[in-house]
Amino acid sequence: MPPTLRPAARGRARGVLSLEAIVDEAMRIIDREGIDEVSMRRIAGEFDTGPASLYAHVANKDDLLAHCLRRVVSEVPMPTGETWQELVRSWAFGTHNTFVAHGDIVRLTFGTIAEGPKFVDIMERILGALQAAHVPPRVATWGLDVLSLYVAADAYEGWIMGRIFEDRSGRPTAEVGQEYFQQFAERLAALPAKQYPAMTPNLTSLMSGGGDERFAFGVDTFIAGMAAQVPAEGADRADG
Amino acid sequence: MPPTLRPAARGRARGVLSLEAIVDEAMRIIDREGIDEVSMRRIAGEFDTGPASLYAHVANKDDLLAHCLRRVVSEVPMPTGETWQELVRSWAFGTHNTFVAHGDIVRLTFGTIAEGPKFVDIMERILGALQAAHVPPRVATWGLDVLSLYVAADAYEGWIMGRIFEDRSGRPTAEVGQEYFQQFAERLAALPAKQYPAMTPNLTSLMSGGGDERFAFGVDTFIAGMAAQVPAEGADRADG
DNA sequence: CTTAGCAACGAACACCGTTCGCCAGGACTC
DNA sequence: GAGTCCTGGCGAACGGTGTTCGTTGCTAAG
Repeated sequence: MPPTLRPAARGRARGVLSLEAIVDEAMRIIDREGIDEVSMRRIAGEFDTGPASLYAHVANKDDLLAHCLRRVVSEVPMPTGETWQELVRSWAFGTHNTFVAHGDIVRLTFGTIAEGPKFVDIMERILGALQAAHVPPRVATWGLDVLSLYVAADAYEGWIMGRIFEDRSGRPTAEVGQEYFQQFAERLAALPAKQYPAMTPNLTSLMSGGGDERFAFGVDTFIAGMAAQVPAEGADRADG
Repeated sequence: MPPTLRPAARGRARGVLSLEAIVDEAMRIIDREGIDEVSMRRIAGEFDTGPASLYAHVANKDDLLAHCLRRVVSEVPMPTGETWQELVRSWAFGTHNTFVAHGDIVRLTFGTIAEGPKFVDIMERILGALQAAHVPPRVATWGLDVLSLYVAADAYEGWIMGRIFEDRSGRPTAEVGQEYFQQFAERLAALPAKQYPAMTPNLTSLMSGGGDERFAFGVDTFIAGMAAQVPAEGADRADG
């Protein structure tokens, strides 16, 4: 039997093929390089086989990525806090942190309705607090929907920015980022101050702050906007 | 000369090759089918030639798409309104409408810092109004940044949703969308009301409203949050 | 012992973005 | 007028992609 090697000894240098192992490998690539670097051939290569072998465990690439997304979503921690504001804030940060830790997988959340038992539990917890604080149901549900969209957008943008910065060979990411923005600042500073009286004095604040600070600002501002739509205490119902 | 056809008569059935014509064709595909359907071969095919011909006018595919994005960004209208709130709202809607009209090109805005003379003019207009209304510079600049991220995220999500719905063969998009969400509503309604006392009564508002309504809610809520950070009139400076 | 089912997988299909090298024609120089 | 350079056009090819087909070999059930 010269052509066929001993079957049991062939391949699988790095473990046996299974759905979990495939998702593991895909997550490893996503975490370090992003979704676009995931290919069926590359994953299969890690198991010393061809891409066709994966299709016994996964319907197609989208299905594989959906499995990855489900795993990440299940990692989002239960938020903590006393007030509904703290709870919503904690949830936004927890979700943000979870996605930021997993490359650009967050981009798969666009157009996806979150599910899973753990997610439902988290929603129950937050909606309960909002309801108890007399936040109108529409403000509560739509507010969480909007906020989740913002969280995803910021996490995605952050990943793209980070990739641009680290491409500039070596150097600390924050430093390269600062330099990157400086280019835009200079181009804006070159504008005639007479023609742009409002723009130029705002340049410093326009460029100030890191990504995390700006994200916190967005979350807090939106929560403040929700709070502004809560009817004044004791004024909503005359009888009670 | 049997193999070589008359050079002048060959090809170009649909116009002569130029940067503008290539971008036109790419935009046509993006508007109707989305970025992923744009390929160098397909565009070249519309001009009865091969993909290599495009590289005389465009550095690569990313460059081509960047040209498309620039064109769309330049279509964003100057916002109108009396108060800064109206102005910001008008800008958010104008930007949203513009991107929604051009497929999923909005996804290219993530990680991109907007530029162009027209964009700077718009920023000048809005920042001027915010400054005149004593909105703190940080709230003004970061607020617009956050809002633009939300606008992009909502436009992108809307495109993905629309594509899912229209895939369901014929039928009006809105109807299919309602049915799509109904599936989730039913799954949530099946939860034990005892274990999820906050979730179940919120189901109707969770599922209510169309995309435009929810987008308007998000914008208005965020503007309210910005307004909450404006110091009370006459209280910011004792001397003045 | 036979047979059914299934994971494994080599080969191929139809694409993709990009590069190479050649060609034709216009413009400019001598 | 002849020669040279430049540039847009473009056929062919390279190395990649996701997916499918048809076959193999193993294992468990009958």
